[in-house]
Amino acid sequence: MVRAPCCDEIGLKKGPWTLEEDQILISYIQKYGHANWRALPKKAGLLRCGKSCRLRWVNYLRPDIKRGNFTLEEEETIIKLHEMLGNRWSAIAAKLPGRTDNELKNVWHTHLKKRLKQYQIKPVTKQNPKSKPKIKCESSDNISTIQSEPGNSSSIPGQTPMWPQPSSSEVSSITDVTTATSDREVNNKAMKAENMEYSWEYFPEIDESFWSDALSSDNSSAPVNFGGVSEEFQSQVPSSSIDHVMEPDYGYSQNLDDAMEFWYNLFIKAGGEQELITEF
DNA sequence: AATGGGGCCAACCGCTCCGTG
DNA sequence: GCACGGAGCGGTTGGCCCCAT
Repeated sequence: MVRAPCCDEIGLKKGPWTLEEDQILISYIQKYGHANWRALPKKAGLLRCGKSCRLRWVNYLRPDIKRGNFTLEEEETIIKLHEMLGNRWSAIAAKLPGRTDNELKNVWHTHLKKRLKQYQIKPVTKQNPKSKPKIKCESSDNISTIQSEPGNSSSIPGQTPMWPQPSSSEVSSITDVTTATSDREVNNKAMKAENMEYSWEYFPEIDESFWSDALSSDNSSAPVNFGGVSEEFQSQVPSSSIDHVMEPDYGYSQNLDDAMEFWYNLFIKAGGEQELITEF
């Protein structure tokens, strides 16, 4: 069976919504809800496809939409969540009440990506000149060089690994596509295998515990930890590996730029860099 | 005043996911 | 287990606006 056309249906309108259309959509949804987007435009008397109506409602007309510029805290939250979740904008939007996935996507592409790029290019200025040279991780060549060192089981030669490396059987069970029972599982396993190939030591999935919860603090007199990593995480990082990137207390800076630079460098150094850097 | 370039954002497109029969 | 269709998601784009020249 051929899928029914959506916006290609003859007579359906495309492009910007008029005030009148908005009002029709709002009043219809207020009365009857939006259980069936496909049927909605016909019932409401709109010459739009259901998809277009849904998009208009979700991204613009919903009463709980927050308007106006993003606050610093919101931007930091977006960056933080993007580190954890990637381009899963709907999941990120779910953590930011009143903001839509579309809006987050836009602000990411127009502001935040550039800002992160700037931090990646910017040289580390707080480096201790007496410390070990900073590991370069800007290219996969450097990573493969480190990985290929015989007997090297740590992310930084001569240092204790931050996380235990999985056994070969564990790796195999995660990545062996021949054991997959569906296409989806094949894809998932292939993606995991690809990610492992890029990481120094199978960098574990980042969860909330990585980050400090100071972002949610409403004590304005206390030092604000913009995007700082949690103490739990910091305790896992050998102090020497922090020192030669930046002093640890920059994770608790009131200066947004310094704090961002701190955790971003730390995250890169810990092996979480590949996806971000190749994205730019 | 004209124009061209860049930023921004609403909306579209195409794909995947998921519920249902 | 499979096919189908609606909903949802992420990537992309068209067009408006602003600013510099």
